[in-house]
Amino acid sequence: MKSQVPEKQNTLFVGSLAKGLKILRAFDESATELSLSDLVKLTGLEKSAVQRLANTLHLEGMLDKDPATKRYRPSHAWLEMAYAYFWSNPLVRLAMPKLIELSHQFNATVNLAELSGDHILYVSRVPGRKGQFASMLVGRRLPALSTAAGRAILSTMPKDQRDIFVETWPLKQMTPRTTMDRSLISQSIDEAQISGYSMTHDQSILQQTGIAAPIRGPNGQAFAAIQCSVSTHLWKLERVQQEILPYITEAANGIAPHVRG
Amino acid sequence: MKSQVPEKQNTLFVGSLAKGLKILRAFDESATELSLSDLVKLTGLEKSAVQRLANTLHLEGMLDKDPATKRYRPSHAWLEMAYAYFWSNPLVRLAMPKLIELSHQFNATVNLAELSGDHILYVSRVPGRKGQFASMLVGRRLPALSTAAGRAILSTMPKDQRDIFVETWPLKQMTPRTTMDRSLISQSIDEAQISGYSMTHDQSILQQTGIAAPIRGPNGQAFAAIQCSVSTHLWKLERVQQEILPYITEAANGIAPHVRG
DNA sequence: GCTGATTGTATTATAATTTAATAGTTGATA
DNA sequence: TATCAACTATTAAATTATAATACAATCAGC
Repeated sequence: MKSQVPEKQNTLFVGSLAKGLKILRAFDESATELSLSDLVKLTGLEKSAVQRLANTLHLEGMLDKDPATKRYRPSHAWLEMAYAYFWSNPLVRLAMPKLIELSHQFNATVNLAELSGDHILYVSRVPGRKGQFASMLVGRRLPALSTAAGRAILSTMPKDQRDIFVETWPLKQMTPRTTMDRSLISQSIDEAQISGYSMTHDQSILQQTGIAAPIRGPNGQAFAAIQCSVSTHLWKLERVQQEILPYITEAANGIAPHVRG
Repeated sequence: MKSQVPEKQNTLFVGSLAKGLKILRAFDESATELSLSDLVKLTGLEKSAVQRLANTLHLEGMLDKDPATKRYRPSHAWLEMAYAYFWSNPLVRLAMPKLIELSHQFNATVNLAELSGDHILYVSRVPGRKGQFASMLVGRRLPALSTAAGRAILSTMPKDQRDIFVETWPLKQMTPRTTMDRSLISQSIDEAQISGYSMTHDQSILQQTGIAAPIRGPNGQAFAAIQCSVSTHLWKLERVQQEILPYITEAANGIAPHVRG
Protein backbone atom coordinates (compact mmCIF):
# COMPACT_ATOMS: atom_id res chain seq x y z
CA MET A 1 0.00 0.00 0.00
CA LYS A 2 3.16 2.13 -0.04
CA SER A 3 3.00 4.04 3.20
CA GLN A 4 6.64 5.10 2.86
CA VAL A 5 7.52 8.69 2.22
CA PRO A 6 8.14 8.80 -1.55
CA GLU A 7 11.89 8.63 -1.00
CA LYS A 8 12.60 10.26 -4.31
CA GLN A 9 9.86 10.24 -6.86
CA ASN A 10 12.36 9.61 -9.56
CA THR A 11 12.79 6.81 -12.05
CA LEU A 12 16.53 7.16 -11.64
CA PHE A 13 16.30 6.19 -8.01
CA VAL A 14 16.44 2.51 -7.08
CA GLY A 15 14.64 2.18 -3.79
CA SER A 16 15.70 -1.38 -3.03
CA LEU A 17 19.35 -0.41 -3.33
CA ALA A 18 18.85 2.52 -0.99
CA LYS A 19 17.16 0.25 1.52
CA GLY A 20 20.00 -2.22 1.28
CA LEU A 21 22.47 0.55 2.08
CA LYS A 22 20.31 1.54 5.02
CA ILE A 23 20.90 -1.91 6.43
CA LEU A 24 24.65 -1.58 6.02
CA ARG A 25 24.58 1.77 7.77
CA ALA A 26 22.78 0.30 10.76
CA PHE A 27 26.10 -1.10 11.90
CA ASP A 28 28.33 1.21 13.89
CA GLU A 29 30.51 1.27 16.98
CA SER A 30 27.60 0.44 19.25
CA ALA A 31 25.81 -1.95 16.89
CA THR A 32 28.40 -4.50 15.91
CA GLU A 33 26.28 -7.58 15.51
CA LEU A 34 22.60 -7.36 14.62
CA SER A 35 19.73 -9.79 14.46
CA LEU A 36 16.90 -9.58 11.96
CA SER A 37 14.67 -7.90 14.50
CA ASP A 38 17.43 -5.50 15.56
CA LEU A 39 17.67 -4.44 11.95
CA VAL A 40 13.92 -3.95 11.74
CA LYS A 41 14.04 -1.64 14.77
CA LEU A 42 17.12 0.28 13.67
CA THR A 43 16.17 0.82 10.05
CA GLY A 44 12.42 1.16 10.35
CA LEU A 45 11.99 -1.10 7.34
CA GLU A 46 9.38 -3.86 7.04
CA LYS A 47 10.31 -7.20 8.50
CA SER A 48 10.04 -8.99 5.18
CA ALA A 49 12.05 -6.30 3.44
CA VAL A 50 14.85 -6.66 5.96
CA GLN A 51 14.67 -10.40 5.53
CA ARG A 52 15.18 -10.22 1.79
CA LEU A 53 17.75 -7.45 1.83
CA ALA A 54 19.87 -8.90 4.62
CA ASN A 55 19.73 -12.28 2.94
CA THR A 56 20.92 -10.74 -0.31
CA LEU A 57 23.74 -8.89 1.41
CA HIS A 58 24.76 -12.15 3.01
CA LEU A 59 24.73 -14.10 -0.26
CA GLU A 60 26.74 -11.32 -1.88
CA GLY A 61 29.38 -11.47 0.84
CA MET A 62 28.68 -8.10 2.42
CA LEU A 63 27.39 -9.51 5.69
CA ASP A 64 28.62 -12.50 7.65
CA LYS A 65 26.00 -14.54 9.44
CA ASP A 66 26.67 -16.45 12.61
CA PRO A 67 25.14 -19.87 11.98
CA ALA A 68 24.41 -20.31 15.68
CA THR A 69 22.91 -16.97 16.64
CA LYS A 70 21.66 -16.03 13.17
CA ARG A 71 23.05 -12.57 13.69
CA TYR A 72 24.67 -10.51 10.98
CA ARG A 73 28.07 -8.86 11.15
CA PRO A 74 30.13 -6.69 8.77
CA SER A 75 32.22 -8.88 6.49
CA HIS A 76 35.77 -8.56 5.24
CA ALA A 77 34.36 -6.78 2.23
CA TRP A 78 33.97 -3.71 4.41
CA LEU A 79 37.74 -3.49 4.70
CA GLU A 80 38.27 -4.14 1.02
CA MET A 81 36.17 -1.08 0.36
CA ALA A 82 38.49 0.96 2.53
CA TYR A 83 41.40 -0.39 0.52
CA ALA A 84 39.80 0.78 -2.70
CA TYR A 85 39.17 4.17 -1.11
CA PHE A 86 42.81 4.63 -0.16
CA TRP A 87 43.86 4.15 -3.76
CA SER A 88 41.22 6.55 -4.99
CA ASN A 89 42.30 9.41 -2.76
CA PRO A 90 45.64 10.83 -3.91
CA LEU A 91 46.16 12.63 -0.61
CA VAL A 92 46.59 9.32 1.17
CA ARG A 93 49.56 8.40 -0.94
CA LEU A 94 51.12 11.80 -0.50
CA ALA A 95 50.58 12.01 3.22
CA MET A 96 51.34 8.50 4.46
CA PRO A 97 55.16 8.67 4.40
CA LYS A 98 55.11 11.96 6.24
CA LEU A 99 52.64 10.74 8.83
CA ILE A 100 54.89 7.78 9.57
CA GLU A 101 57.97 9.93 9.85
CA LEU A 102 56.29 12.43 12.15
CA SER A 103 54.71 9.76 14.29
CA HIS A 104 58.12 8.33 15.08
CA GLN A 105 59.56 11.78 15.60
CA PHE A 106 56.92 12.90 18.12
CA ASN A 107 56.09 9.49 19.45
CA ALA A 108 52.47 10.44 19.00
CA THR A 109 49.47 9.69 16.83
CA VAL A 110 49.63 11.62 13.57
CA ASN A 111 46.62 11.81 11.27
CA LEU A 112 45.41 12.94 7.90
CA ALA A 113 41.93 14.39 8.40
CA GLU A 114 39.48 15.56 5.76
CA LEU A 115 36.40 17.69 5.97
CA SER A 116 33.31 15.58 5.49
CA GLY A 117 30.24 17.77 5.63
CA ASP A 118 30.24 19.32 9.09
CA HIS A 119 32.52 16.67 10.56
CA ILE A 120 36.12 15.79 10.05
CA LEU A 121 37.03 12.28 9.12
CA TYR A 122 40.30 10.55 9.84
CA VAL A 123 41.51 9.16 6.55
CA SER A 124 44.98 7.96 7.52
CA ARG A 125 46.35 7.40 10.98
CA VAL A 126 49.68 6.34 12.35
CA PRO A 127 49.29 5.59 16.04
CA GLY A 128 51.80 6.60 18.67
CA ARG A 129 52.67 4.37 21.57
CA LYS A 130 49.55 4.74 23.64
CA GLY A 131 46.03 5.85 22.98
CA GLN A 132 42.34 5.12 23.06
CA PHE A 133 41.13 2.36 20.77
CA ALA A 134 38.97 4.78 18.78
CA SER A 135 41.97 7.05 18.26
CA MET A 136 43.72 4.34 16.31
CA LEU A 137 40.97 3.73 13.81
CA VAL A 138 40.59 5.12 10.35
CA GLY A 139 37.05 6.18 9.43
CA ARG A 140 36.28 7.94 12.69
CA ARG A 141 34.22 11.13 12.46
CA LEU A 142 34.18 14.04 14.90
CA PRO A 143 32.32 17.37 14.84
CA ALA A 144 34.60 19.66 12.86
CA LEU A 145 34.19 22.62 15.21
CA SER A 146 35.61 20.69 18.15
CA THR A 147 38.77 19.49 16.49
CA ALA A 148 42.07 21.12 15.69
CA ALA A 149 41.88 19.73 12.16
CA GLY A 150 38.41 21.12 11.58
CA ARG A 151 39.35 24.56 12.87
CA ALA A 152 42.55 24.59 10.83
CA ILE A 153 40.55 23.83 7.70
CA LEU A 154 37.89 26.43 8.50
CA SER A 155 40.59 29.04 9.10
CA THR A 156 41.43 28.93 5.39
CA MET A 157 37.92 29.90 4.32
CA PRO A 158 36.58 33.43 3.83
CA LYS A 159 35.50 34.92 7.14
CA ASP A 160 31.84 35.43 6.19
CA GLN A 161 31.49 31.88 4.97
CA ARG A 162 33.06 30.29 8.00
CA ASP A 163 30.98 32.44 10.35
CA ILE A 164 27.91 30.64 9.03
CA PHE A 165 29.50 27.27 9.65
CA VAL A 166 30.53 28.23 13.18
CA GLU A 167 26.93 29.16 13.89
CA THR A 168 25.23 26.18 12.32
CA TRP A 169 27.49 23.15 12.48
CA PRO A 170 26.78 20.67 15.27
CA LEU A 171 28.57 20.51 18.60
CA LYS A 172 28.68 17.63 21.02
CA GLN A 173 29.82 17.67 24.60
CA MET A 174 32.41 14.90 24.34
CA THR A 175 34.26 15.82 27.51
CA PRO A 176 33.31 18.11 30.39
CA ARG A 177 35.61 20.66 28.83
CA THR A 178 34.42 20.53 25.24
CA THR A 179 33.87 24.14 24.23
CA MET A 180 30.17 24.72 23.60
CA ASP A 181 30.52 28.48 23.26
CA ARG A 182 30.54 29.25 19.57
CA SER A 183 32.13 32.66 19.95
CA LEU A 184 35.14 31.08 21.64
CA ILE A 185 35.39 28.66 18.74
CA SER A 186 35.20 31.54 16.32
CA GLN A 187 38.06 33.23 18.13
CA SER A 188 40.10 30.08 18.04
CA ILE A 189 39.64 29.91 14.27
CA ASP A 190 40.55 33.58 13.86
CA GLU A 191 43.80 32.86 15.67
CA ALA A 192 44.41 29.87 13.45
CA GLN A 193 43.99 32.03 10.40
CA ILE A 194 46.76 34.32 11.60
CA SER A 195 49.14 31.71 12.92
CA GLY A 196 48.55 29.11 10.23
CA TYR A 197 47.77 26.32 12.65
CA SER A 198 45.14 25.35 15.21
CA MET A 199 45.54 23.97 18.68
CA THR A 200 42.90 22.51 21.00
CA HIS A 201 42.79 21.08 24.52
CA ASP A 202 40.45 18.54 26.12
CA GLN A 203 37.95 18.75 23.25
CA SER A 204 37.36 15.10 22.44
CA ILE A 205 39.55 13.45 25.07
CA LEU A 206 40.65 14.93 28.38
CA GLN A 207 44.33 15.76 28.81
CA GLN A 208 44.83 15.60 25.11
CA THR A 209 46.16 18.41 22.95
CA GLY A 210 45.45 18.50 19.24
CA ILE A 211 47.59 20.44 16.80
CA ALA A 212 46.73 20.74 13.13
CA ALA A 213 47.99 22.46 10.00
CA PRO A 214 45.78 22.86 6.93
CA ILE A 215 46.62 21.35 3.55
CA ARG A 216 45.67 24.07 1.09
CA GLY A 217 44.42 23.66 -2.44
CA PRO A 218 45.54 25.87 -5.34
CA ASN A 219 43.05 28.54 -4.31
CA GLY A 220 44.46 28.70 -0.82
CA GLN A 221 41.49 26.95 0.76
CA ALA A 222 41.86 23.68 2.58
CA PHE A 223 39.70 20.61 2.90
CA ALA A 224 42.23 18.51 4.72
CA ALA A 225 44.76 18.82 7.51
CA ILE A 226 47.70 17.11 9.12
CA GLN A 227 46.86 16.68 12.76
CA CYS A 228 48.62 15.25 15.75
CA SER A 229 47.53 14.39 19.27
CA VAL A 230 49.76 14.55 22.32
CA SER A 231 49.41 14.41 26.06
CA THR A 232 48.72 17.82 27.59
CA HIS A 233 50.93 16.91 30.54
CA LEU A 234 54.02 16.28 28.51
CA TRP A 235 53.59 18.87 25.83
CA LYS A 236 53.39 22.45 27.05
CA LEU A 237 52.83 25.26 24.58
CA GLU A 238 56.49 26.07 24.12
CA ARG A 239 57.55 22.52 23.44
CA VAL A 240 54.72 22.06 20.95
CA GLN A 241 55.74 25.22 19.13
CA GLN A 242 59.36 24.16 18.93
CA GLU A 243 59.16 20.43 18.34
CA ILE A 244 55.89 19.84 16.51
CA LEU A 245 54.62 22.91 14.74
CA PRO A 246 57.46 23.51 12.30
CA TYR A 247 57.28 19.92 11.17
CA ILE A 248 53.56 19.48 10.67
CA THR A 249 53.25 22.79 8.85
CA GLU A 250 56.15 21.82 6.63
CA ALA A 251 54.53 18.47 5.96
CA ALA A 252 51.19 20.08 5.17
CA ASN A 253 52.79 22.66 2.90
CA GLY A 254 54.79 19.95 1.21
CA ILE A 255 51.61 18.17 0.26
CA ALA A 256 49.65 21.25 -0.76
CA PRO A 257 51.27 21.89 -4.15
CA HIS A 258 50.22 18.45 -5.34
CA VAL A 259 46.55 18.83 -4.51
CA ARG A 260 44.37 19.18 -7.57
CA GLY A 261 41.74 21.91 -7.62
CA MET B 1 13.98 -9.93 -22.67
CA LYS B 2 15.99 -11.11 -19.69
CA SER B 3 19.16 -12.55 -21.15
CA GLN B 4 20.87 -12.57 -17.78
CA VAL B 5 21.67 -15.82 -16.08
CA PRO B 6 18.91 -16.22 -13.46
CA GLU B 7 21.18 -14.97 -10.69
CA LYS B 8 19.30 -16.74 -7.97
CA GLN B 9 15.78 -17.79 -8.72
CA ASN B 10 14.77 -16.93 -5.24
CA THR B 11 12.21 -14.55 -3.84
CA LEU B 12 14.58 -13.80 -0.99
CA PHE B 13 17.13 -12.39 -3.38
CA VAL B 14 16.94 -8.73 -4.34
CA GLY B 15 18.60 -8.45 -7.71
CA SER B 16 18.81 -4.66 -7.78
CA LEU B 17 20.70 -4.63 -4.52
CA ALA B 18 23.15 -7.22 -5.83
CA LYS B 19 23.70 -5.16 -8.95
CA GLY B 20 24.32 -2.06 -6.88
CA LEU B 21 26.99 -3.89 -4.93
CA LYS B 22 28.53 -5.00 -8.20
CA ILE B 23 29.04 -1.36 -9.03
CA LEU B 24 30.75 -0.70 -5.72
CA ARG B 25 33.04 -3.66 -6.28
CA ALA B 26 34.11 -2.32 -9.66
CA PHE B 27 36.40 0.08 -7.83
CA ASP B 28 39.80 -1.21 -6.82
CA GLU B 29 43.44 -0.22 -6.82
CA SER B 30 43.54 0.08 -10.59
CA ALA B 31 40.06 1.54 -11.03
CA THR B 32 39.93 4.52 -8.76
CA GLU B 33 37.65 6.82 -10.69
CA LEU B 34 35.07 5.49 -13.12
CA SER B 35 32.77 7.00 -15.69
CA LEU B 36 29.34 5.67 -16.51
CA SER B 37 30.68 3.82 -19.53
CA ASP B 38 33.64 2.45 -17.55
CA LEU B 39 31.14 0.98 -15.14
CA VAL B 40 29.15 -0.55 -17.98
CA LYS B 41 32.28 -2.26 -19.27
CA LEU B 42 33.52 -3.41 -15.88
CA THR B 43 30.25 -4.70 -14.49
CA GLY B 44 28.64 -6.03 -17.65
CA LEU B 45 25.37 -4.43 -16.61
CA GLU B 46 23.03 -2.58 -18.93
CA LYS B 47 23.77 1.06 -19.51
CA SER B 48 20.45 2.21 -18.11
CA ALA B 49 20.82 -0.02 -15.09
CA VAL B 50 24.22 1.46 -14.32
CA GLN B 51 22.76 4.89 -14.77
CA ARG B 52 20.07 4.33 -12.19
CA LEU B 53 22.19 2.40 -9.75
CA ALA B 54 25.15 4.77 -9.84
CA ASN B 55 22.81 7.70 -9.47
CA THR B 56 21.22 6.08 -6.44
CA LEU B 57 24.59 5.34 -4.88
CA HIS B 58 25.52 8.95 -5.44
CA LEU B 59 22.33 10.33 -3.87
CA GLU B 60 22.83 8.00 -0.93
CA GLY B 61 26.35 9.24 -0.38
CA MET B 62 28.18 6.08 -1.36
CA LEU B 63 29.78 7.55 -4.47
CA ASP B 64 31.17 11.01 -5.01
CA LYS B 65 30.72 12.51 -8.44
CA ASP B 66 33.13 14.93 -9.99
CA PRO B 67 30.88 17.70 -11.35
CA ALA B 68 33.39 18.45 -14.11
CA THR B 69 34.28 15.00 -15.41
CA LYS B 70 31.07 13.27 -14.29
CA ARG B 71 33.15 10.42 -12.99
CA TYR B 72 32.36 8.51 -9.83
CA ARG B 73 34.72 7.91 -6.94
CA PRO B 74 34.44 6.06 -3.61
CA SER B 75 33.10 8.38 -0.93
CA HIS B 76 34.03 8.87 2.70
CA ALA B 77 31.34 6.33 3.53
CA TRP B 78 33.73 3.62 2.41
CA LEU B 79 36.00 4.48 5.33
CA GLU B 80 33.11 4.71 7.77
CA MET B 81 32.31 1.14 6.88
CA ALA B 82 35.83 0.13 7.82
CA TYR B 83 35.35 1.92 11.13
CA ALA B 84 32.22 -0.11 11.84
CA TYR B 85 34.09 -3.26 10.89
CA PHE B 86 36.89 -2.57 13.37
CA TRP B 87 34.40 -2.36 16.20
CA SER B 88 32.67 -5.53 15.11
CA ASN B 89 35.81 -7.64 15.12
CA PRO B 90 37.01 -8.28 18.68
CA LEU B 91 40.43 -9.37 17.47
CA VAL B 92 41.21 -5.85 16.34
CA ARG B 93 40.80 -4.48 19.82
CA LEU B 94 42.89 -7.24 21.32
CA ALA B 95 45.67 -7.02 18.78
CA MET B 96 46.13 -3.30 18.20
CA PRO B 97 48.12 -2.45 21.35
CA LYS B 98 50.48 -5.33 20.72
CA LEU B 99 50.95 -4.45 17.07
CA ILE B 100 51.92 -0.94 18.06
CA GLU B 101 54.35 -2.11 20.69
CA LEU B 102 56.00 -4.61 18.37
CA SER B 103 56.18 -2.18 15.50
CA HIS B 104 58.22 0.20 17.61
CA GLN B 105 60.33 -2.61 18.97
CA PHE B 106 61.30 -4.02 15.55
CA ASN B 107 61.03 -0.80 13.64
CA ALA B 108 59.01 -2.74 11.10
CA THR B 109 55.49 -3.15 9.80
CA VAL B 110 53.45 -5.42 12.07
CA ASN B 111 50.07 -6.75 10.97
CA LEU B 112 47.02 -8.64 12.04
CA ALA B 113 46.00 -10.88 9.15
CA GLU B 114 42.91 -13.04 8.84
CA LEU B 115 42.06 -15.87 6.54
CA SER B 116 39.47 -14.75 4.01
CA GLY B 117 38.58 -17.64 1.74
CA ASP B 118 41.80 -18.61 -0.01
CA HIS B 119 43.46 -15.26 0.62
CA ILE B 120 44.69 -13.54 3.71
CA LEU B 121 43.45 -10.09 4.49
CA TYR B 122 45.28 -7.44 6.47
CA VAL B 123 42.87 -6.28 9.14
CA SER B 124 45.15 -4.05 11.23
CA ARG B 125 48.50 -2.67 10.27
CA VAL B 126 51.06 -0.55 12.04
CA PRO B 127 53.65 0.58 9.52
CA GLY B 128 57.35 0.68 10.20
CA ARG B 129 59.56 3.47 8.92
CA LYS B 130 59.71 2.55 5.29
CA GLY B 131 57.63 0.46 2.97
CA GLN B 132 55.57 0.17 -0.17
CA PHE B 133 52.34 2.14 -0.23
CA ALA B 134 50.25 -1.02 -0.50
CA SER B 135 52.01 -2.46 2.54
CA MET B 136 50.62 0.31 4.68
CA LEU B 137 47.00 -0.21 3.80
CA VAL B 138 44.38 -2.13 5.66
CA GLY B 139 42.08 -4.23 3.47
CA ARG B 140 44.78 -5.65 1.22
CA ARG B 141 44.38 -9.26 0.14
CA LEU B 142 47.12 -11.68 -0.86
CA PRO B 143 47.02 -15.35 -1.87
CA ALA B 144 47.22 -17.22 1.41
CA LEU B 145 49.70 -19.80 0.16
CA SER B 146 52.30 -17.16 -0.63
CA THR B 147 52.29 -15.40 2.71
CA ALA B 148 53.81 -16.19 6.06
CA ALA B 149 50.48 -15.43 7.72
CA GLY B 150 48.56 -17.77 5.44
CA ARG B 151 51.02 -20.59 5.95
CA ALA B 152 51.06 -20.07 9.70
CA ILE B 153 47.28 -20.35 9.77
CA LEU B 154 47.22 -23.41 7.52
CA SER B 155 49.83 -25.09 9.72
CA THR B 156 47.25 -25.30 12.50
CA MET B 157 44.79 -27.31 10.40
CA PRO B 158 44.64 -31.11 10.09
CA LYS B 159 47.15 -32.34 7.54
CA ASP B 160 44.62 -33.93 5.18
CA GLN B 161 42.51 -30.81 5.09
CA ARG B 162 45.35 -28.45 4.41
CA ASP B 163 46.72 -30.72 1.68
CA ILE B 164 43.58 -30.01 -0.27
CA PHE B 165 44.01 -26.28 0.18
CA VAL B 166 47.66 -26.40 -0.86
CA GLU B 167 46.60 -28.17 -4.05
CA THR B 168 43.64 -26.01 -4.94
CA TRP B 169 44.13 -22.49 -3.64
CA PRO B 170 45.35 -19.91 -6.14
CA LEU B 171 48.93 -18.80 -6.60
CA LYS B 172 50.17 -15.67 -8.30
CA GLN B 173 53.68 -14.88 -9.42
CA MET B 174 54.06 -11.60 -7.55
CA THR B 175 57.84 -11.49 -7.73
CA PRO B 176 60.30 -13.52 -9.83
CA ARG B 177 60.93 -15.57 -6.71
CA THR B 178 57.36 -16.27 -5.65
CA THR B 179 57.23 -20.02 -5.02
CA MET B 180 54.94 -21.65 -7.58
CA ASP B 181 55.88 -25.21 -6.59
CA ARG B 182 53.10 -26.45 -4.35
CA SER B 183 55.17 -29.24 -2.80
CA LEU B 184 57.67 -26.68 -1.54
CA ILE B 185 54.82 -24.71 -0.04
CA SER B 186 53.53 -27.87 1.60
CA GLN B 187 56.95 -28.46 3.12
CA SER B 188 57.08 -24.90 4.38
CA ILE B 189 53.76 -25.43 6.13
CA ASP B 190 54.87 -28.71 7.62
CA GLU B 191 57.84 -26.92 9.11
CA ALA B 192 55.57 -24.23 10.45
CA GLN B 193 53.44 -26.85 12.16
CA ILE B 194 56.47 -28.11 14.05
CA SER B 195 58.09 -24.78 14.85
CA GLY B 196 54.91 -22.87 15.55
CA TYR B 197 55.71 -20.05 13.15
CA SER B 198 56.16 -19.45 9.44
CA MET B 199 58.80 -17.53 7.57
CA THR B 200 58.89 -16.50 3.91
CA HIS B 201 61.30 -14.66 1.61
CA ASP B 202 60.67 -12.64 -1.55
CA GLN B 203 57.13 -13.92 -1.92
CA SER B 204 55.16 -10.74 -2.44
CA ILE B 205 57.99 -8.19 -2.39
CA LEU B 206 61.65 -8.81 -3.18
CA GLN B 207 64.14 -8.57 -0.33
CA GLN B 208 61.35 -8.80 2.18
CA THR B 209 61.07 -11.44 4.86
CA GLY B 210 57.72 -12.28 6.41
CA ILE B 211 57.38 -13.88 9.81
CA ALA B 212 54.06 -14.95 11.25
CA ALA B 213 52.64 -16.70 14.29
CA PRO B 214 49.11 -18.13 14.30
CA ILE B 215 46.40 -16.96 16.69
CA ARG B 216 44.66 -20.16 17.70
CA GLY B 217 41.04 -20.60 18.65
CA PRO B 218 39.85 -22.82 21.51
CA ASN B 219 40.11 -25.90 19.28
CA GLY B 220 43.73 -25.16 18.44
CA GLN B 221 42.98 -24.06 14.91
CA ALA B 222 43.77 -20.57 13.72
CA PHE B 223 42.07 -18.20 11.36
CA ALA B 224 44.29 -15.24 12.09
CA ALA B 225 47.94 -14.45 12.59
CA ILE B 226 50.32 -11.81 13.80
CA GLN B 227 52.71 -11.10 10.99
CA CYS B 228 55.68 -8.84 10.52
CA SER B 229 57.72 -7.80 7.51
CA VAL B 230 61.39 -6.90 7.60
CA SER B 231 64.20 -6.32 5.17
CA THR B 232 65.98 -9.52 4.22
CA HIS B 233 69.26 -7.63 4.19
CA LEU B 234 69.10 -6.49 7.77
CA TRP B 235 67.39 -9.47 9.30
CA LYS B 236 69.25 -12.76 8.94
CA LEU B 237 67.73 -15.94 10.31
CA GLU B 238 69.47 -15.80 13.64
CA ARG B 239 68.52 -12.23 14.38
CA VAL B 240 64.91 -12.92 13.45
CA GLN B 241 64.82 -15.90 15.76
CA GLN B 242 66.24 -13.97 18.66
CA GLU B 243 64.69 -10.56 18.32
CA ILE B 244 61.35 -11.14 16.63
CA LEU B 245 60.06 -14.67 17.04
CA PRO B 246 59.73 -14.82 20.81
CA TYR B 247 57.75 -11.61 20.80
CA ILE B 248 55.30 -12.26 18.01
CA THR B 249 54.54 -15.77 19.27
CA GLU B 250 53.99 -14.39 22.73
CA ALA B 251 51.70 -11.73 21.33
CA ALA B 252 49.75 -14.28 19.31
CA ASN B 253 49.44 -16.63 22.25
CA GLY B 254 48.40 -13.76 24.46
CA ILE B 255 45.48 -13.06 22.17
CA ALA B 256 44.46 -16.67 21.59
CA PRO B 257 42.73 -17.33 24.94
CA HIS B 258 40.29 -14.50 24.28
CA VAL B 259 39.15 -15.73 20.89
CA ARG B 260 35.65 -17.13 20.93
CA GLY B 261 34.91 -20.44 19.23
C1' DG C 1 11.82 -30.83 30.71
C1' DC C 2 7.73 -28.53 29.45
C1' DT C 3 5.13 -24.15 27.91
C1' DG C 4 4.57 -19.81 25.78
C1' DA C 5 6.62 -16.03 23.58
C1' DT C 6 9.89 -14.23 20.51
C1' DT C 7 12.59 -14.58 16.46
C1' DG C 8 13.80 -16.52 12.15
C1' DT C 9 12.17 -18.86 7.68
C1' DA C 10 9.20 -19.91 3.78
C1' DT C 11 5.30 -19.06 0.47
C1' DT C 12 2.24 -16.51 -2.52
C1' DA C 13 -0.95 -13.29 -4.99
C1' DT C 14 -0.66 -8.49 -6.03
C1' DA C 15 1.10 -4.48 -8.11
C1' DA C 16 4.75 -1.46 -7.88
C1' DT C 17 9.11 -1.28 -9.47
C1' DT C 18 12.75 -1.75 -12.61
C1' DT C 19 13.70 -2.25 -17.19
C1' DA C 20 15.35 -1.47 -22.12
C1' DA C 21 14.80 1.29 -25.85
C1' DT C 22 15.15 5.61 -27.50
C1' DA C 23 15.37 10.46 -27.85
C1' DG C 24 17.53 14.63 -26.21
C1' DT C 25 21.53 17.20 -24.37
C1' DT C 26 25.98 18.30 -23.34
C1' DG C 27 30.84 18.56 -24.15
C1' DA C 28 35.15 17.39 -26.16
C1' DT C 29 38.01 17.11 -30.45
C1' DA C 30 39.61 18.19 -34.76
C1' DT D 1 31.76 24.79 -36.30
C1' DA D 2 30.77 20.05 -37.21
C1' DT D 3 31.16 15.34 -35.51
C1' DC D 4 31.26 11.95 -32.19
C1' DA D 5 30.93 10.08 -27.78
C1' DA D 6 29.27 10.29 -23.42
C1' DC D 7 25.83 11.58 -20.16
C1' DT D 8 20.86 12.60 -19.10
C1' DA D 9 15.94 12.19 -19.48
C1' DT D 10 11.47 9.91 -20.75
C1' DT D 11 8.46 6.30 -21.71
C1' DA D 12 5.44 1.81 -22.22
C1' DA D 13 5.92 -3.01 -20.95
C1' DA D 14 6.54 -6.70 -17.70
C1' DT D 15 9.64 -8.54 -14.63
C1' DT D 16 10.57 -7.84 -10.06
C1' DA D 17 9.96 -6.72 -5.37
C1' DT D 18 6.50 -6.46 -2.06
C1' DA D 19 3.62 -7.29 2.29
C1' DA D 20 0.85 -10.38 4.46
C1' DT D 21 0.64 -14.52 6.55
C1' DA D 22 1.62 -19.09 7.85
C1' DC D 23 5.14 -22.20 9.59
C1' DA D 24 9.32 -23.57 12.20
C1' DA D 25 12.79 -23.09 15.40
C1' DT D 26 14.80 -21.22 19.40
C1' DC D 27 14.95 -19.29 24.01
C1' DA D 28 13.43 -18.06 28.81
C1' DG D 29 11.01 -18.92 32.66
C1' DC D 30 8.73 -21.99 35.48
